[in-house]
Amino acid sequence: MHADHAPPDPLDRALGALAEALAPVAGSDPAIVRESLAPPPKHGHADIALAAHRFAKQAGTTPPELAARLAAAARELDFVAEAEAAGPFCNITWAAGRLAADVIEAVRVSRTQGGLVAGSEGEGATVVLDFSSPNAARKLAFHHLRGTVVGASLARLWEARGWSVVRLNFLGDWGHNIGQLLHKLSEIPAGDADHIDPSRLQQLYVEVNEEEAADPDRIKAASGEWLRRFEEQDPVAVRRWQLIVDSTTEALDATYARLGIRFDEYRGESNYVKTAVGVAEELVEAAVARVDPESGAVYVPETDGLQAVVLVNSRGISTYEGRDCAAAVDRHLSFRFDRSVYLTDVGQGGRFAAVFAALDRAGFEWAQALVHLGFGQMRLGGRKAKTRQGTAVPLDDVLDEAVARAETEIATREMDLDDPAETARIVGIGAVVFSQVRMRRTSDFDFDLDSAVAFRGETGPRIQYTHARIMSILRRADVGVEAALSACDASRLTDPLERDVVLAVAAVPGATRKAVETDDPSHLADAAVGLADAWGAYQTAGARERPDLRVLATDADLRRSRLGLAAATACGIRDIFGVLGVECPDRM
RNA sequence: GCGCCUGUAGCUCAGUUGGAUAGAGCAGGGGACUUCUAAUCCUCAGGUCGGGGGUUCGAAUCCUCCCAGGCGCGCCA
Repeated sequence: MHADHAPPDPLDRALGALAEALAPVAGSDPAIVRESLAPPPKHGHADIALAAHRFAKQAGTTPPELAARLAAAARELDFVAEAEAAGPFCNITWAAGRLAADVIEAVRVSRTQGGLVAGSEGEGATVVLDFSSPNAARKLAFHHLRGTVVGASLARLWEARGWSVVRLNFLGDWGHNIGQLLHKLSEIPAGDADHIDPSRLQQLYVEVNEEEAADPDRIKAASGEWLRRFEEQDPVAVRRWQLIVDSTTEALDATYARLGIRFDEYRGESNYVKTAVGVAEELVEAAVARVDPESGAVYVPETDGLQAVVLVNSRGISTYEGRDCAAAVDRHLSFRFDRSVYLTDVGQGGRFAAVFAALDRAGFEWAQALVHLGFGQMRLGGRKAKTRQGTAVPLDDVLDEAVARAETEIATREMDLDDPAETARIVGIGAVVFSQVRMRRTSDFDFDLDSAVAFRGETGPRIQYTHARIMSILRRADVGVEAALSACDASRLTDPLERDVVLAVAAVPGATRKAVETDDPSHLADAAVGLADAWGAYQTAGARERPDLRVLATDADLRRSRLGLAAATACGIRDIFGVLGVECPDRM
C-alpha cells in the first residue's frame, strides 16, 4: 500500500497484522476485519476493539463466543499485551514496549524522509489548487481567512505526499468594480501614476462607491465605458488596470507573507473575458449549450439536478461561469493537471458542479479531474461575515490584534526571551491559523477572536507551548532531537502516561492519511491536540505528584528512553504544524 | 415554489460510514506552583443527540413526516 520510501507506520502495520490473524477466526476477509477494528469507548482500557456481531453468523456461532475466540487468537500475537472478550466485543491492548520501540524508530527514520506526515500517493502527479480568490483593490479581509489558510495547508499536505502543487490565486480583476476604479483614476495626476499605494487605492474604492450611491447613473455609465475601453485595449485603460492590479497584489502578498503563504500563479479573471466567448461557442457546437433565440444569451440548460448556467449574457459579454470554463481550459493547457481543485465556500458547490458537468459533456476529458472542495461559512460573533464594501474587517487588523494579545501575555511571564516581539508574532499568528484548520473543513463556525487567542485549551499556542516545554527539557539534557531519538531504549517506556504519549505519536501517520483521503487538514490538528494532551499530562505529572516520571531521571537508561520519547513528540508537533502553517518556537 | 446543508452540554465543536455507559475544549465548582516553563495538569458538575414514527439484535448515524435555521436556483462577481 505504501511506497517504499514513505516512513514506516507501526500502528498501521500492527492493525494489518491483527486483521490478518483475526480474519480466519471471524470467517471473513482481512480487509473487512481491518475496517471493523475501532477504538473502544472512552471508559474501556483497551486500545482497539472488534465487535463480533457482524461476523458471528458467518462464523456459525454467537457474538460472545466469537469474541472469546477472537481474543484467544489475538493473545497469540507478540505485539498484543492482552486481549479479552467483554460480552460481544473483543478488546485488545498493544504490548507497550514493543510498540514504543517501533514508534520511536519510525520517527527516527522519518527524519530523513520528510517527517511523519510524508507519503507518496501523489508521486508524479500534478494538482492545481485555486484558493483565496481575493478581489482587486480590496484588502484581504477576514472572510478570506478560512479558504486561504485551509488552502495553503492542503497545498503543503499534498506536497508532503508527493504531488507537484500549483498554488493559484484567481484574482477578481474585472467587472463593475474595476470599471469604477478605471474611471476614478482619472482624478489622479499623470505624474503620480507609476504606482498607487494600496491604502490610496482602497480609499479611492470607498470614495467611488460613495459617489455611486449619490449618483448611480453617472458612475455606472462611466464605469461601463471604461470597462469597454479596457476590453478594447485602450492604452490608458490598460495602464490604469495594470496600476490597480500591481497595487492590489503588492498589498495581498504582504498579508499572505504574514501567514507564511505564497502563490505560484496569479491568474486574473480579466484574461478570460474574451476567451470565454470562444469556449461558449465550443459548448454550443457540442450541443451542451444553446443560444437563447430571444436574448442571444448563451446558456447551458438545467439538467438532471444541475442548475442552468449562463455563459454569455445578452450583451455578448461572458459571465463569471463562462470565465470559469475558459480558466479551466487554460489551466489544463498550462499545467496538464491530474487534479484541478477549487476551494471556495460550500455554497458555491452547485455552481461548480454544473460548470464541471457542462465541460465534461462537451468532451473535455480532463473535466473529470475538476473538483470543488467547500469550506464552511465563517460567522463573526454569530453574524455572517459578509463582504460589504468598506465594512469588511481587514485580515491584517485581526492578525495585529492577535499579535498584540500575545505580546500582553508574554509580558506577564518571567521567561526571558531573546526577542519577545518575534515570539508574540509567532504565537499570535499561530493562534489565528490554528483556529482555522481545527474545525472540519465543511463545518460552519463562529469565529471569536477572544477564544481563538485565548491561548489555552485546544489552541495553537498551547500546542506550541507543549513543544517549547519539550525543547526546554532537551536543552537541559544538552541533547539534540536526532541524538535523543537514536539513543532511546523504548522498551523502558511502560508507564500508562508514557504509553499514551507513544500512542499519540503513533497516531500521526494515520491522521495524515485521513487528512489526505478527506482533503481535510483538521485531522492533523486533532493529532496535534492528542500529542499536546498526552505530553502535557505526562510532563506535568513528572513535575508534580509523580517525580518517578521525570524525563530527566537519575537512571541513565531511563533518562535516555524518556528523552527519546520527548524528541519524538516534538517531531510529531513540528511535522504537523509544518503542514498546517504554524511555527514552533523553541522557547515561549 | 424547487434543490442542497445544518440542528449533539450554557458556548464552540468531535463522533472513525449501524456497535459498549454519546466525547473534547471554553465557561462554572473544587484542587496541584521549594519541582523538567501554571500558556500546564488533576477532579467535579453539565445531554430526552430539534421532535414524532419506522427499519433491527442494536440508531446521534439509515428511511419517512414534521419543526427551526442557513445557502443556492439562466444573463452579479
